[in-house]
Amino acid sequence: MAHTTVSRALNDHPRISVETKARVRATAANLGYVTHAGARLMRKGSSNLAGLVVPDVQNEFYATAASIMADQCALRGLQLVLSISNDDPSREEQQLRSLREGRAAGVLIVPSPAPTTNAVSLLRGLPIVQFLRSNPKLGAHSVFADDIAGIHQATTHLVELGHRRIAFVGGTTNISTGLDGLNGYEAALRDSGIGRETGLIHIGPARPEFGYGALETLLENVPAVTAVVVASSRQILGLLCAAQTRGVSIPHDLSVVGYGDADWFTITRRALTAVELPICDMSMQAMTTLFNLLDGKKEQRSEFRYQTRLRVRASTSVPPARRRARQRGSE
Amino acid sequence: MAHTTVSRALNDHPRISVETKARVRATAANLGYVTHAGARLMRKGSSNLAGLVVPDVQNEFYATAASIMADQCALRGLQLVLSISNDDPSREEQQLRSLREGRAAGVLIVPSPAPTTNAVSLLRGLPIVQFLRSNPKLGAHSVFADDIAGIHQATTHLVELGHRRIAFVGGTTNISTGLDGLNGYEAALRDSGIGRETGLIHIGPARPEFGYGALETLLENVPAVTAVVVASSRQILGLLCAAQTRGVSIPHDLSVVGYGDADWFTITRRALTAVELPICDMSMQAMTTLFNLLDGKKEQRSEFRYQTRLRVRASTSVPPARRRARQRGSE
DNA sequence: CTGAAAGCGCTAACAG
DNA sequence: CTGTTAGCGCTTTCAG
Repeated sequence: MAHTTVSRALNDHPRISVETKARVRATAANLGYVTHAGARLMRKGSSNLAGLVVPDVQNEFYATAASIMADQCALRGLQLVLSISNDDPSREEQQLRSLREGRAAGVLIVPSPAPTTNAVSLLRGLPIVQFLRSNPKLGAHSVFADDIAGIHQATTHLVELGHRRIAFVGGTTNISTGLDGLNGYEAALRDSGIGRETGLIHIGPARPEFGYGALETLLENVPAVTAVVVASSRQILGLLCAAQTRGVSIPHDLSVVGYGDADWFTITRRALTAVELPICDMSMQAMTTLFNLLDGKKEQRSEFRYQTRLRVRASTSVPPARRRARQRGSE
Repeated sequence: MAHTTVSRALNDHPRISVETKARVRATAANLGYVTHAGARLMRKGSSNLAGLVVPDVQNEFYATAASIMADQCALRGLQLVLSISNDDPSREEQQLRSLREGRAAGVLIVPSPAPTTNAVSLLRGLPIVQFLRSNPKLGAHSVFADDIAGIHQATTHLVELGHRRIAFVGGTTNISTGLDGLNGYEAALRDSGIGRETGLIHIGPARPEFGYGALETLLENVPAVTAVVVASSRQILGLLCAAQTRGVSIPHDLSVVGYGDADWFTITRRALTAVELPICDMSMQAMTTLFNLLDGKKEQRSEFRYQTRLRVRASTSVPPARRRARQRGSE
């Protein structure tokens, strides 16, 4: 039997007899034969790989998205290759190169702060959807949340409770989400006629350690602070630890609003008031956009901006000063 | 210039002049040339891919491990391909097949409960390290925690506090960790001379929803229960939500011990008493074992079992009955 | 230091 | 329904 026949049998070619197929398959299984992806790729020119590049799988946000996306890919017969960039541009470039080398069909990416020029050109001509963060250099299609409005919402919530000295802890501003968050915060203060004050803004990497340090610095430099907006679920984890260590009672001494909705938000000491993102919808939309790109369908829209929703739980309340005033008032 | 020269230049072949290399590289970059991984693989016969197959990236345990492993691979010039099996044997088989098709250099796997026979044969002859769970059919090398001892520790801690009606919530017993956990729990009760009681054991998928339901059922069927050992960090999340919803106060009404150490364990309403696993060490060891296998070094040991450590925090205390007795005693 | 030629394993086009 | 042939893009001899 010619190797061609074998190939056809294995690929379920219509013009191969059922019994030949059966025989070939049995033998293949017996021999432990496995198709050579390299050879197939070389022949076909394109693969069924889709790449997903995220900064950090420990962030529940990306983990959830990855989970959903992997399921969707599986449904479509694509193999999702998950890469962790650590927000390191050179690693990101490396991952993208390797995706291109493997002739990936398309890429979903949460871009790092400053993609290398190589990374940019690597992406050229490839179906690509940016997720959560977006960088115009990388391509037109993106799915993200309205972070400006989201953080604005969070900040305004605190203002309405009576807070005037509201701190902001968030990601670096060379990432779109970081910048948008900061802008949303500043806009909200401006809209409420609250003047700027130094020492209230802490910008750094989306890691628990940074959140921890941020609260410590804050308490030291601006002890009068009564509330804080934390734009990253990783940072808030550290910040809450710090609060616990320092004996800062939430929301009694300090109101806290989070961003995103890690599933542990509800079972913290005081369930966290947070701005929720429709992560499920967003992930699905990202996949739909990518699939449409793969199918060559013209997307009418190239940007999908999702609105967030403030979920008030137990980590926010009126500030201490006002609370005292109220108590006096009620006496 | 011949394509051979180009290839050599790109691969930094020693017998190519420096200037030719420079020229070739410049042109390649200009043209946006990317090596064809398929062709290279076909020629070389082996790739620099390493596979990591985990059930669920939303589990912080696997997420942390994946993070560490990806870093280690990057250091060694390997590309880690992360696959999510969802504990679904057919998906697992699919992932393994695709890894073999890509001629992956080796595989790290948290095996599903019941790997298919195909999956087993797919793995034959491939350097493979089992992580956390282990199944003798899949291979000899494994890195895991002493789950029996770990859960034994957790259970004994509760017994020592005076609990007698201790429930167990854990993963299914067709997975080694699930079975070991249950065994550890039962052994601890036996060792303490505590008789078995029906309705205390809840076995199911490692998902928050299962933990949520487990507590509800438990409270309904065995209202006298005073403590619970939860063997999965995903399940405990749901269980804590249920406790909150049902107004069960921890540890006043119910003592809870967790397993693993998700980083949010310390900031729950009452910081969780939990059995910690040396996940960092374990991940590193798994990589070392895999690398040794890749280097053809004979491993002296093929199983690495790590000891756990009970970290007592605030979610456990003496049971209500005893507490009343003490209070009476001190009056 | 550079070039020519062969072949990795597969699939698609073209015969039979 | 099955076989023959060619060529995908690369690396590796072997010759210059």
